Amino acid sequence: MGVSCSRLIKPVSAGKFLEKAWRLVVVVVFNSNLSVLIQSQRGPCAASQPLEAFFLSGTSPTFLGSRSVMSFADVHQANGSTRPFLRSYDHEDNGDDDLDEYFHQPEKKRRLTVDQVQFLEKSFEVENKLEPERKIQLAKDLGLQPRQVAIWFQNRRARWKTKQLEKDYEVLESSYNGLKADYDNLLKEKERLRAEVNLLTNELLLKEKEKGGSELSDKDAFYQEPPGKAMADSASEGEVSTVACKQEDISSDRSDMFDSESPRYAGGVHSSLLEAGDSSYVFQPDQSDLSQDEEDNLSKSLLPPLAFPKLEDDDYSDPPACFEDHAIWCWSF
DNA sequence: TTGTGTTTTATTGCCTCC
DNA sequence: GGAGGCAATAAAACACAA
Repeated sequence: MGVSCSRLIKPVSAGKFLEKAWRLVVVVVFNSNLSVLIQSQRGPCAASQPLEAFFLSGTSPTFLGSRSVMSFADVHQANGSTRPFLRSYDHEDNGDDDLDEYFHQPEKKRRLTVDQVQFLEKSFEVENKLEPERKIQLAKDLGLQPRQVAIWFQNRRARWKTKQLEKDYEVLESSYNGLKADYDNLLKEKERLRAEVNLLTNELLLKEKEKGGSELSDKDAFYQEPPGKAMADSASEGEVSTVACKQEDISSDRSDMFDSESPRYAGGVHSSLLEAGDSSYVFQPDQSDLSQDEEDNLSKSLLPPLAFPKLEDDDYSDPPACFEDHAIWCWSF
């Protein structure tokens, strides 16, 4: 077992010459009454392996082949032959320079047999890291180079990691889908409740109108009016204290105040706008109800600017800073 | 048979640890 | 500094449809 078979064997893809060379090899093998042995040594996975696998010695520095290869070597020795088969073939008995060149090509990679892979898989299940002693032992048991065992474990860890990532992704994806479904349901519920509030608000307003608009109290009137106009009117009439009181109410319940669908303002603000879900008009004075002079007066009055920024749904929780200023200003009266 | 995509084996270069 | 692990990659082996 002196000569490294990995140095002797040339890749099959080398061309037609290889085919010729391998035909020679096969002929010699058959002539050596080993054909039956070879057939018996071929594992299920070795059917597609080149015949070179059967000529590898156990001392190959780069690749030792499958277990069957080792068995073959053992049997070969048991048959009384102490010389590696290929060595006697190409280097001593055959002086073909082409063959010599052929067998000095780098080793081709070969797949492990099913048995080898199963053995490695079981070992991997026990422990996916490889201690040096274990590596040596596995290599011995499988008839492989320790480096091959190490490489197999390394690649196996990489595959395991990839699979694990895929599993983690699936878990996260299903979790995300569940959360998204919950979120969508909550959105629908929110819309349903909002529509219900609108409906109830309209019914309430209708009932109040039926009672008679003249019977509306100042307070009701205030809530029926856009706050800007209500405050402007009140201010112009010298009812500052009332405004301040209303403003106190406003500031104490500002989350409701900023809800465009709040029952308080649904009747005072353009209902069409509310229905359209546009909350930007909530605190804007109803310009259509003001003459040009009134508008001028309004702009020149002591009232702060009433052009509140447009509010989005997400803004309901916190009032804009200008509103805070406005509330403070009201209290300063 | 051949082209193509996937899997497996092996290499290389970098990094970490002792 | 050497050993070992890992990511990226090459390349052979394999599977399979056309």
